[in-house]
Amino acid sequence: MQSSQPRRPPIVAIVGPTASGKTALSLDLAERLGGEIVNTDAMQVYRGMDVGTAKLPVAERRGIPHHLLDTLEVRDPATVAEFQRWARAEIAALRDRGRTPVLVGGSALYTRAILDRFEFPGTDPAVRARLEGELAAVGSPALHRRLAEADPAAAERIEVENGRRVVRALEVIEITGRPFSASLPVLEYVDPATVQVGVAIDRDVLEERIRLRVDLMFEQGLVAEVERLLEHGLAESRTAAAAIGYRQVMDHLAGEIDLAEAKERTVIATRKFARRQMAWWKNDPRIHWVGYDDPDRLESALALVGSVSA
RNA sequence: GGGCAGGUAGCUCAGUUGGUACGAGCGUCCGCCUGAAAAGUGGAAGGUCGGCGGUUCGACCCCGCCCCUGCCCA
Repeated sequence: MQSSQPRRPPIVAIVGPTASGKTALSLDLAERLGGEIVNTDAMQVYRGMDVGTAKLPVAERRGIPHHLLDTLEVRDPATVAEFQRWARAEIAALRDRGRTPVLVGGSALYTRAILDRFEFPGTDPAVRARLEGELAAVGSPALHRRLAEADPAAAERIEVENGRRVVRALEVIEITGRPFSASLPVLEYVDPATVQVGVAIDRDVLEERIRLRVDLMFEQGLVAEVERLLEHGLAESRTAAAAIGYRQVMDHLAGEIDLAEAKERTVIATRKFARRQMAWWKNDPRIHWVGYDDPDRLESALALVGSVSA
């Protein structure tokens, strides 16, 4: 399948909840399109976080290059804005070489930030630190009241108890001198030659697969992986330490819960995560859904890609 | 066989000197989401208060019997 005309390849993104089978489809697509994989998962960027993030082992990558995996150490903080820059640069580089970027990952915000017209207003560590200190000292409602004066519209849309968002809104207002847009940007691709393929799966099937996957992770040594990462500062990290599975295992290693409980909580947390993911995709009418077990899903996806690149 | 403690939302547990269960956390369902996003956060639905009988104008709360669970004694 070689296209003779040197046209710029489209951008392909596979979305869908954890454990729905995105990975397999992405490999098939990359093979057929002459593409390479670009990770869009917020936790798979961490080196050493492998079994708990269901990172595809190198041996199973069919020789297809994978990008944006293992780019951070566990103690490094991760941010959407930074990831957006990396991913866009990677995508541009691939397309310049005539390779089709196939994005795969479960982080909805990351994917949107990459694909859509989506700009982050910047940040200031000092301001942020100060506001977070205030949040801890005064509480979210107090800061929210301040936000209501500075930016009524933002305060209107941000919940009083959501300290995280209140702080960020105040930070943006302070460093830019402008109001904080508390709502998501309109759905608009940066490049029209973009296709999103969603893997659809029934809720009950998904829950069963999640349970099996979590069981497998523990069998494959998730606990040992966490112990190893703790030596590299996992506990001190703000982002990596919050990863599902890792958090629960750390609680177990700290003696707070037994192993069975850690596993059960991991299953529950993963299930909730899947629901939150679906809430994002559901609101994006541009996604073309294919059934997780549809034998024609690859052909369907290829047809979709063909329709935008043609 | 006897004694003690307990049986209240799917789970763990609050609660009322008898007057319509104010329940809470977790889970579940629905939603929000611009630099922590596998994060953060809002809302909703769930209970004939173990069973039967009695006392009472009225019982989940009082009395009796029974069933179940845990602990102790024999």
